Amino acid sequence: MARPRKSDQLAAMADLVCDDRVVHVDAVRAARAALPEGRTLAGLAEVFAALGDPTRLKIIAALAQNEMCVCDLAASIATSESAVSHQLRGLRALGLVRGRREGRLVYYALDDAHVTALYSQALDHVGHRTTEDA
Amino acid sequence: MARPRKSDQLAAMADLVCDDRVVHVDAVRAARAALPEGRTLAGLAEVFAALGDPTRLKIIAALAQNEMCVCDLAASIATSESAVSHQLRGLRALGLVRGRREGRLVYYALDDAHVTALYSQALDHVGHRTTEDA
DNA sequence: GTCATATATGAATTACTATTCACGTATTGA
DNA sequence: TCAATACGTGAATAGTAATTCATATATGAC
Repeated sequence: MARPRKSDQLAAMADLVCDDRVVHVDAVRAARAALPEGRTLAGLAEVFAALGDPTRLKIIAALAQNEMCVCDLAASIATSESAVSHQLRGLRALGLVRGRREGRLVYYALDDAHVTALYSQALDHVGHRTTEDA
Repeated sequence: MARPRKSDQLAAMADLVCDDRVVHVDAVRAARAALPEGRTLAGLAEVFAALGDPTRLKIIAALAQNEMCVCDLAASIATSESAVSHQLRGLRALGLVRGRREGRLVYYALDDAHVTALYSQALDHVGHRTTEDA
């Protein structure tokens, strides 16, 4: 398991922890250099994961049209208000959505321009594929 | 539970199944009209979910630099080859990645330009936030 | 053919996550 | 103050999903 094969070439790289069975040293070095920092990567994954759920994606799609209160949002996407509220909490925590209270209603809106951009860009491309292979 | 409040105004809409407690009828109608079709929405969510996992995100980031064999990929992102192989299967199934065998090695590469675009766009924006509030 | 390497895969375990249900809080109006 | 409405939230359940371990397959060296 602690077999030193090409680790001599990698010895100079302090950040290359896993020297196990590397075939192309330069490719590995380049890949590791291109990996985003921990926090950045985690943030990226969180945003993508937030968009990676149908319910949340519907919420985003709905809010891309109008700001909406929770009960209308729930009706729009055919989901319980409780489930919507739970998801809104997550989206709020990520800064993707913001809520504004007006009397008894709380109006939610997208709070992040680049999420809209990501969404419409993805929609564009997936739209192509769906149209093509339908 | 079967309270008819504004359902008279909604009666004409065959696609509005959930007529439960709707406050803003027009907003709900617009939101529902903007919701992508089932397959499209599922496809969108799948792609986003694929990018929503740190391990897969690292794979994408690495492959955005070079095509790589599995063991180098595993070394690059400090994950077991088995785990990488499992994830590659999913990415392959989604058409995000393609593999090319050369002898004993299988070189993987990104197979979807728009995933690269999504990734770099998100990286761009998350990079901003990380730089700002560091 | 045998052996070693590189990758794939199945099963099991573990962890996470989305929804539901029940209840709590906040605001409005009588 | 009391009732009703809109939303938030904690606990529990159920479904999913990521990793590990063991093993299978495939290619090349000998």
